[in-house]
Amino acid sequence: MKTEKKPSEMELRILSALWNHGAMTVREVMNALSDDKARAYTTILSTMQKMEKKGFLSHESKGNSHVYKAELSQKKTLGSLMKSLVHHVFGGSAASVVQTLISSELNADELAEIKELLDKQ
Amino acid sequence: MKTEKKPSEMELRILSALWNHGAMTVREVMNALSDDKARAYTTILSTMQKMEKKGFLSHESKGNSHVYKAELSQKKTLGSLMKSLVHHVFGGSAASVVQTLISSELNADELAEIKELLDKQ
DNA sequence: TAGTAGCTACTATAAAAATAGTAGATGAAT
DNA sequence: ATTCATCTACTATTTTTATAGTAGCTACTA
Repeated sequence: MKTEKKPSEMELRILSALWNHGAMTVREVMNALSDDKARAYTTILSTMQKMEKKGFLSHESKGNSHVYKAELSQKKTLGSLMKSLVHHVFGGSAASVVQTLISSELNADELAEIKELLDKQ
Repeated sequence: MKTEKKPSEMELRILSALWNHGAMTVREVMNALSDDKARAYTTILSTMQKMEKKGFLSHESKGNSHVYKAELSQKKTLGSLMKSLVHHVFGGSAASVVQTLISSELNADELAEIKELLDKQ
């Protein structure tokens, strides 16, 4: 069994972009990133190359560029992220994560959407 | 305005312990941490001393030991943590955070608790 | 065909995070 | 009073993260 290293913040962002848009080139990922700050193209490139070494990504060539895709499952990865967060940071209470979301993050639509989610359970 | 640095993973765990238990000594924090792995006493000590330099913690003496308390607001800190997570990792959707919680984390009681939370909104 | 734009590979470097040893102070206990 | 446990201060060290430059390839373009 592999050691199941967990992605860093930037790595998560990149994975997230790939999960949401599907396979992309480095340039596309760079543009897809919610840009809180400017980063050099080679910064993203290096990061993604390291991620590939860790097995987080894989690529195939298309023309002279590489198209990367995520090798980690979104569900599993975000699942363990949340699990760790709940346990180590939110005192074991998933409800308090939701509470935090409610008080810092939600508009009426989102609230309704979440209620629906829960009713389906 | 201060630069509002964000706590690292370990720092969040320590803050979380202090928020939940109130002010504690280094030893107490060390014992309070959900121990996924063993860490030397001085590891926690150094981390907390650095946190104090950053303004995350403060202490006062009690006997010959220091009692630390969190200087960051739990609500604000966890609020921005979740906000950043939602935006950068969950594609802007708080609902998908909840979805992830539901599918990876929740038992019936928690589910009920969350429903109640939402109904109160 | 010479130039340019865009891409990867390779190599650095700086900064932050995580970890922990050692020395020296203090107070309790024999 | 000497020993022992415990604490902080100070100092490293290692690892990881984030960042980006440079060189060299390829393909289009004037």
